[in-house]
Amino acid sequence: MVGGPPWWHGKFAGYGYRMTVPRQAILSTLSKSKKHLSAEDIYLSVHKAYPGIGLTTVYRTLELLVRMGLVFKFDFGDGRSRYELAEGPNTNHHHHLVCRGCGRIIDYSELVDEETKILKQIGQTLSKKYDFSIDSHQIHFLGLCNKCK
Amino acid sequence: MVGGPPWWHGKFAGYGYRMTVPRQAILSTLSKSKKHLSAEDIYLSVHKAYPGIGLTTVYRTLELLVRMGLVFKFDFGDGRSRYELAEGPNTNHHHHLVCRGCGRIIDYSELVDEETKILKQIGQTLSKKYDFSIDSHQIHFLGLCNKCK
DNA sequence: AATGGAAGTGAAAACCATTACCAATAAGGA
DNA sequence: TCCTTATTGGTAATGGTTTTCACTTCCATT
Repeated sequence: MVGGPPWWHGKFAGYGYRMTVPRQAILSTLSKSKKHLSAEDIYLSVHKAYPGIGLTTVYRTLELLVRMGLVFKFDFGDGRSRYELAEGPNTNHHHHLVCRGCGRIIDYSELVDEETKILKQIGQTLSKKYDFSIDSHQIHFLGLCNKCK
Repeated sequence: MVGGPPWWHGKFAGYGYRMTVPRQAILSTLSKSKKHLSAEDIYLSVHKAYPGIGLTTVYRTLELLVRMGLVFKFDFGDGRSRYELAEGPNTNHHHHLVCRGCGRIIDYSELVDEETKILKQIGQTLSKKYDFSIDSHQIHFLGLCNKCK
């Protein structure tokens, strides 16, 4: 289920962290989904394969992964956080349209390169001016989807 | 304290809503602050001038104002929502740098026009493609501030 | 192989921002 | 002023997330 040592093993060793079964299982779940999983989603998925893994560990691991930069954490306003793998073979850089009516999230990858080019420039300027080291950015478009307007 | 009928009175009538003392007080507090106030911040401020106003009303009113488009709601990852007046004499369009270490928020207005120009174009494209009506956007740069890196 | 300390884990309880409920109140047109 | 109905405030509930703490696992060192 967890499979052989994937590409992220090195990162853990580098940070001085241990690679454990729960961590592998959580990363595996994240890498297999293209959705924006909540902590509970991940818990249910992981718990099915490894009933011993508890919800607390899921939260703790997600926090660790976010700190390491392996996972992005989002908040779309529905009262729970969402998590996505930051990089890897199955990921593609995208941003989000957030429907304020039903909470639906639409990913888009179109024009993201263009956005990123501009934002990288702006980021550099801001980074110097505010002495702030930027490691990622998020863009949300808010509005109403076809069903809600 | 609340003052004469400000510019937003018309909007309320237009939507068929009543203009009440709590609503005026909350809008007044928001219009006097340039910070990202939490519901509790607003409650404390409003409650000082009008001890009768309850926390529930603050939440309800903020939700209403967000729906009306008068107020923006943000989530910077510290477990509570933040609110800012969307438009008005004292507001200026800006985005945010979010420190993942201490949670500090830095507003920036530099280059926002440039950003907005690009995002407006992209928004139009996405709007058509996904049949999604966009009414605002948010940009967060995530990283570490000078004290945390 | 045994040991010891540190990192990691799970269950349950605590936390705390937000929401639901409901009786009482106030806004605004008739 | 009266009447209808939106609005309000206190309290209790909700539910995602964090804390606590005893226990387990890992791993470098004997």
